[in-house]
Amino acid sequence: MNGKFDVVWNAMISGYVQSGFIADALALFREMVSNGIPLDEFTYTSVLSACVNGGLFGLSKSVHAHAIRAGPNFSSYSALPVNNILITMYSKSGKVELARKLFDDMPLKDHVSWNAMLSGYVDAKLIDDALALFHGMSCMNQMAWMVMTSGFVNNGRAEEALALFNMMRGKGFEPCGFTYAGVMAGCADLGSLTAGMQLHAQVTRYGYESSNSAGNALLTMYAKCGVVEDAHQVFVTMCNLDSVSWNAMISAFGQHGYGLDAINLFNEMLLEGIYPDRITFLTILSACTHCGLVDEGYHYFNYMERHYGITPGEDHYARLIDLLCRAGRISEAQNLIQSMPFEPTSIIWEALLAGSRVNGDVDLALEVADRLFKAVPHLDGTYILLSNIYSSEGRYVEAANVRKLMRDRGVKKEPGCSWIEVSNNVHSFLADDMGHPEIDMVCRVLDLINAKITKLGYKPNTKLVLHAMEERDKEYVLSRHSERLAIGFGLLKLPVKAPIRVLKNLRICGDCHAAIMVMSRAFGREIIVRDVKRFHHFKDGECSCGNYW
DNA sequence: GTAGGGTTAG
Repeated sequence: MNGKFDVVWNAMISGYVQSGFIADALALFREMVSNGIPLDEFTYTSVLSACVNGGLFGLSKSVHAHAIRAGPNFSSYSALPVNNILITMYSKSGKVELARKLFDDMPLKDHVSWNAMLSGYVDAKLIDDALALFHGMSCMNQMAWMVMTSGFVNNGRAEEALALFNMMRGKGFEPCGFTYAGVMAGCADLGSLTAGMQLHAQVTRYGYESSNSAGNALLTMYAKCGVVEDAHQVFVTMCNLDSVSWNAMISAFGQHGYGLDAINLFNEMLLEGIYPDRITFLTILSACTHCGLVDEGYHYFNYMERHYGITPGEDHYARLIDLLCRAGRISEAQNLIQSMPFEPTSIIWEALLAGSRVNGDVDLALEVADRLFKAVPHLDGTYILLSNIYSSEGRYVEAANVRKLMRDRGVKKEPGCSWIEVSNNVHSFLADDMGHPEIDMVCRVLDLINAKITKLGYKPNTKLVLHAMEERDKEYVLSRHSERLAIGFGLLKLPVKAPIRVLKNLRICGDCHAAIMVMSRAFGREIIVRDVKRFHHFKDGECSCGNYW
């Protein structure tokens, strides 16, 4: 066996790994071993990479052991790539501290080592450790900035991602398409349309046509900031639509309540010869749910398996159950749960519980809540929903008991928070929150708004207030919900005809929904609310969800 | 010929 020969083996293995043929790569490695072909650092690096890519961490340990036992004596230089992949191996198998130990002990490190360690921290959600490492990096490159910015975004720290992105530009680093994708996802999280549009201008100069990631993220940013038309504009101008682009656009239509557009786009996707995946069906089922298209939902649910061999997962079932419940077809939903090929878990029960609320079915709600209390005792949503169901039936004592149970178990309700962007600043409000510097003015505006919408026929739905208190106090509580504060602020600050875009971390409350419909008529304003589930476009006294959400 | 990355759904 001469030297040239093992080069060919190595090339074959790395070719397999790069094409995703993990098993073939490993088979070839075994053949090399049994034929006595000399193994070098390239062999081990490729094979270890195959194990890590395939999630075969146990095997990667044996390969590593083999390298130590039977491999060549690595110099610190030739050990470098092997150690680099081992950093990734340790972090991907959840052992970041071992990765760090190896990293610290390495006699020689290069930019790959630093970036691998950085990604390790980011994947483990140890963002502060990642940041500390990042600031200590001696060999900073574009990839490190990208990992750090998207790390912030994926851990709910989008503001810091945007700040880091600006710092990156200030230091003269040119962002790649992936980096743009990451920060644009951050703008989408924040609902910061202004920042998103500035990035759009930058990425146009850069040419997002060449990067599907940037284009897809741009599209999603517009959709999540409430401007579905601009999202569609991006969609039609992109040169290479991939399945992510189609999924994103279908999802955008669905979230905004345009179920039929979503379905039409899905059909167009099929005509273009793009293969739908499980996410496509998830988005199309969501689109049906948001519009109450029960028959269509059923159809797609059956269609995905029959025509595309995609077995519906728990998430697909949960969507269909949600859809059936909202349409009042509770018993069908229960039958569907019975027929599932796996045991129902909490997401299935959550869908059924939400459905029993829509239909005011207290007995069912109790039964389902009981299962959820056992399965996920710390999920705040169960307590809130159950308490809501009792309150709306006027059973305040039982509602209070549920909340006591919640307190006793130390479960905290996520506080409602709404935010709005005004002249490039994001202003956030909590319910009944006096923290904002201009809150007095906002409250006076809300009183005026209330007087006006009451004249136009708005009646507060005090059933939606959880606490037992005087009727007038309940009305007051409703009028100070976070979404109302944000809208009041918007009416006060934004130009006269400008649409008001508000974001909320929870679902919009039924009373606020009714109030905002009247507001949109009273002030001739378009009001767009993104809640945790979907968008509501209020215009001329109506909402795009058609009171169905 | 080697090692490190992103976008959709929730």
